[in-house]
Amino acid sequence: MAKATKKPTRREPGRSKAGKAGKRGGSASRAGTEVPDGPGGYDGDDRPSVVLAVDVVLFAVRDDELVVLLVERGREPHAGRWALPGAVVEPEETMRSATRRAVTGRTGIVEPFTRLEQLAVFDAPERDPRTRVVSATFLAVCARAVPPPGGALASGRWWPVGVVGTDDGPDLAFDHAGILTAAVGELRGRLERTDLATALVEVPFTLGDLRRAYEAAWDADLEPANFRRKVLSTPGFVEPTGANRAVGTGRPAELYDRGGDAVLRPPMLRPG
Amino acid sequence: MAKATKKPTRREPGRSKAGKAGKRGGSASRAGTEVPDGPGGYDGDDRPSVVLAVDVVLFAVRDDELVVLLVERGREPHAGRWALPGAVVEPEETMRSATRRAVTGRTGIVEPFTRLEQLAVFDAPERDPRTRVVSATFLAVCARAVPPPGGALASGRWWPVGVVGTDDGPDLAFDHAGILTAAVGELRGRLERTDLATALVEVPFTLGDLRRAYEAAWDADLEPANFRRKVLSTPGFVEPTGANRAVGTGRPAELYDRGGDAVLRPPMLRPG
DNA sequence: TGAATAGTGTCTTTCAGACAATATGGA
DNA sequence: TCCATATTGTCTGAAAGACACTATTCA
Repeated sequence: MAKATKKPTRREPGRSKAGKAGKRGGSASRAGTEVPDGPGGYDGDDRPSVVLAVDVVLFAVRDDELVVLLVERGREPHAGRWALPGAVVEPEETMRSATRRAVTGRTGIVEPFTRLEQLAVFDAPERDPRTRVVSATFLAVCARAVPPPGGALASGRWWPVGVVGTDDGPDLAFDHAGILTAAVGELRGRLERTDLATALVEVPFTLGDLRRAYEAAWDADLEPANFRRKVLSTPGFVEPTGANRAVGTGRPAELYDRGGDAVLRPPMLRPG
Repeated sequence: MAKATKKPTRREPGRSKAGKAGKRGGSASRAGTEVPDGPGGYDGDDRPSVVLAVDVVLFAVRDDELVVLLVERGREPHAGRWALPGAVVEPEETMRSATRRAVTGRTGIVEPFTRLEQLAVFDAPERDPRTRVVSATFLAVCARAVPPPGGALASGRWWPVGVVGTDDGPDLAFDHAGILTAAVGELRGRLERTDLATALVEVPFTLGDLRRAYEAAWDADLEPANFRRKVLSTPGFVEPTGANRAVGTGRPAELYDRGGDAVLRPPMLRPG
């Protein structure tokens, strides 16, 4: 907070003119060392540069297993293989809108996810054999793997994450195996340090429900007593409802709602 | 690993035909509930959908202060304001290539950063008043704030992060204030759990150098003894060289190189 | 009553925070 | 010698891991 000068007003003489020269001269006019300005260096040419798509990695827990929603491809390339739900981002819409369309259009699920977070952008030039497609990927989580993506629109299916890459698992299209691997890693990491897990369970939930969601996603066992201590000592993680729920045998468990937007500091460490 | 069925081969009868109908009929043919397939749902129309740009948030430490590289805009909109270095992603290049061009083209720095990581995508429709520009942002780090982005191409400047948003700081163009805020938060978080800090110092470095980088980025004081213990107990964080360096007064310090790709588990917690 | 699950208490271990003590150079 | 920085050692407190114990329900 010391050596900042007061609002410089230098205007790089002679450069704004050079920047305009050659505009709308085609793709070559934008490349090279001349860096255009604007958000992301946009220089006023309104011709789009690439196809931007979104791919959604939608996770859920079903039967104490982490599952991911995939759709079977009906067309080449990679016909018969399984892909992440995706959609092209139209010029007028947001990426978020495109993600909703990608999932709902395939499965008919009205409320497709309880949480949606950015993951990473995949831009390898040859990832689609037809043309350049850059994919912004999203990590999504929903509390119910049912209703399964069935009905008339059914081309989607929940796959256990554990079988992907094995003989019992789906063949993934394009670079989606890499995207899924990255997504699983990010999911596991964000469970360590955020309250993302509350989006994996239906409200109201018990601490046992929440713990089993962690165990499914991490493929590890957690000590119920220590888990409880960590969750309840984190402000804003869960909100007690005061009610109880008895399910089958055993002592009825206290019920909780999702808290605010909690950050776990220090994080809940994954065993191993 | 249990209930996976063996390689289903269902082919969604009747849908591949519907999917082809109306193709190349313009933007409307891609929107709606019909979800195209391919990476990101690309449907074979080779017309780009948006302008994709990259913006680079390049950090360094100078005089024990965290600084960020900004460039002054010479043209409307936002002429005279400061912006992150950015560039449009051309159809044939990767985002990484575009980031290098964005920084080098403005400053002439040959090796502009020692590390480049994805940050987030900003896609608010009105973020650029001229047209739809979607920006993939990158968190970059370099070990030397010098050579300053000077010389004939100078339109860039290192600004202390602490003065941004104050009367002594720059006016930021577009939504770059929000991007910078997100970048600072991510930088601070990644310093907690990765070895990113080693990219902020020149090799070889002392543990004092590394600690001062943390202190600048976190705007906090760290206990040298505890810092040393944490760094040296993390496999792959730093690599001893065996050499020493005497600088000014005080006992000469041991010199280290950057280690592999370390993960801090549990993380080094930021004070406060 | 016994099985099953929820919740409490407590001992131990690990690790970070604080800080004293020692090491080693330059002024 | 004095000062500044690096490095080592040690004490303490917070929090996680392990696990025994109690609580409450249903079969």
